[in-house]
Amino acid sequence: MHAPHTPKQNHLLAALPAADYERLLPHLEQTPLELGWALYESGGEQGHVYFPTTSIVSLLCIMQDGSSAEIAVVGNEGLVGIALFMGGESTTGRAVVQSAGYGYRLRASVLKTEFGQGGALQHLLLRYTQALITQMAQTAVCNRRHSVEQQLCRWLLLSLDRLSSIELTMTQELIANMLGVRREGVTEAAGHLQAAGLIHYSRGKITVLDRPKLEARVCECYAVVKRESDRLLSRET
Amino acid sequence: MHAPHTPKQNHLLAALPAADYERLLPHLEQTPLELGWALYESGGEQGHVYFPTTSIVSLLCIMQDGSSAEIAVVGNEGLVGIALFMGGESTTGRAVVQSAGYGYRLRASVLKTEFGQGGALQHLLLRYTQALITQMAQTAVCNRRHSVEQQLCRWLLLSLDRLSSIELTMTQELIANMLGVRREGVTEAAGHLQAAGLIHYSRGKITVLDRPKLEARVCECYAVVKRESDRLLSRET
DNA sequence: TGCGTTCTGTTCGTTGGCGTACATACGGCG
DNA sequence: CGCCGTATGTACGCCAACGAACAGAACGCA
Repeated sequence: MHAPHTPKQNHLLAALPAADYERLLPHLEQTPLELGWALYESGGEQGHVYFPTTSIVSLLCIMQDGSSAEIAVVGNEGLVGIALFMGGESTTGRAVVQSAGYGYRLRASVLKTEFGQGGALQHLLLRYTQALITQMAQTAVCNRRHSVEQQLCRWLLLSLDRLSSIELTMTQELIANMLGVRREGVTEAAGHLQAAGLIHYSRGKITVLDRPKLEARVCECYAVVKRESDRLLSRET
Repeated sequence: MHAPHTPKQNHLLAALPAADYERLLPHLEQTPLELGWALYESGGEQGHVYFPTTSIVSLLCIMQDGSSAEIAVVGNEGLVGIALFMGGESTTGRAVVQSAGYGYRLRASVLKTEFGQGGALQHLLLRYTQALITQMAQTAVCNRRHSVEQQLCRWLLLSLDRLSSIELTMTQELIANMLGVRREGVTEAAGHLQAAGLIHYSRGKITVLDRPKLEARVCECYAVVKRESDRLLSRET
């Protein structure tokens, strides 16, 4: 993994008009995001927002008994910390780095000021937030309706879309935590996929061998999220 | 059920500074919201936003096979149609009247103009949106982790909070649709609650007899949603 | 009063995922 | 090379929820 060269590897930053981008640039601070780091803790104050470039961050919901489930996943298409500009300051839940890499961060005060101007940045962030909402909604139904195997497919594809690689570094144990299922359930589902030649994995490295077949096996949830995300974020401004 | 007398029965409208409220008032149009009405269809254009006063609206996610699950519930504390000001114009999913009553509606263009001014209305709507996000996130975990009975308790309490009554008009069949479970599952869970003296129901009328005990039985999800909702919407502006 | 519809209650076999427990296998490190 | 920790595989019983099918019960209307 090599450091990114430019904030523009983040789609949101790339979509900003030149003027807005220039204004932000001096405040963008490249940061490594290491596996397992919690960018936000439940209820904690958030000093920065993060724009991932080569990393993936999971938004988790933590229960009293310590169990958790992933609500949404954020990569180079988005940003972590929407609560800052939504006005809540903090969120219930936690943001954890799921795949190590880099990102840029921005001080809360800078973001809020810029957001308050109501220009392109505001529109962009609100559209992104709506895409995130769609993802959360679909996660909720998927949790209720679909098998572990289908959810695993969805999760793999969503993660893949956010990296430029076909390989993920992720143990079954961690995937199980994200999906909120047992590790054994993931082992079994992953076993099926490997037997069918869709993926290969060993000790925390998962390689996707046949993405089309994976897409054939996934539940509709993946397509819904992707379509809506494309729709909302492809437009200008 | 009697018609509401004022838009101020909706908490969002009530929280607006006088000046903003006055500006909106001429455009607020009282509407009856009848049971089963779909305020929005999946992907459809949305001409209005709705501020419920004495009604409850469910946001549903519909699957290809026709099955559905509730993502969130909106009553007099909120508004239906956030996609309008978030910039997406449409949402995946459907908004259905779950409990008949009244509300006020506002033309999309008026709302967008006012929202674009960046004043109190904008802040308020964004904070509400964040509360909604919390509700959706919690619904996702609840779907994964909790029993039908716990979810039923949550659903009853959320609905109750949005009405001034202790009685709901709602068949078990409809509740099952909302929760995305079997009707029999609801029958069984409701049977328990009735046997324990927490509720009474017959043919589509549910009366809550012992709310404290209901709160003792519900999963943490209810409290999380309520706390966050109070936190975000109690503040001024 | 009787009939049909809608709502609720019950049953039975099936199953996906859970919790537990333990077995293997890989890879790094001394 | 051999050891140890982490990752993965497998097996067992259990239970909540499912799907389907049907029985009763309450209400509404003629």
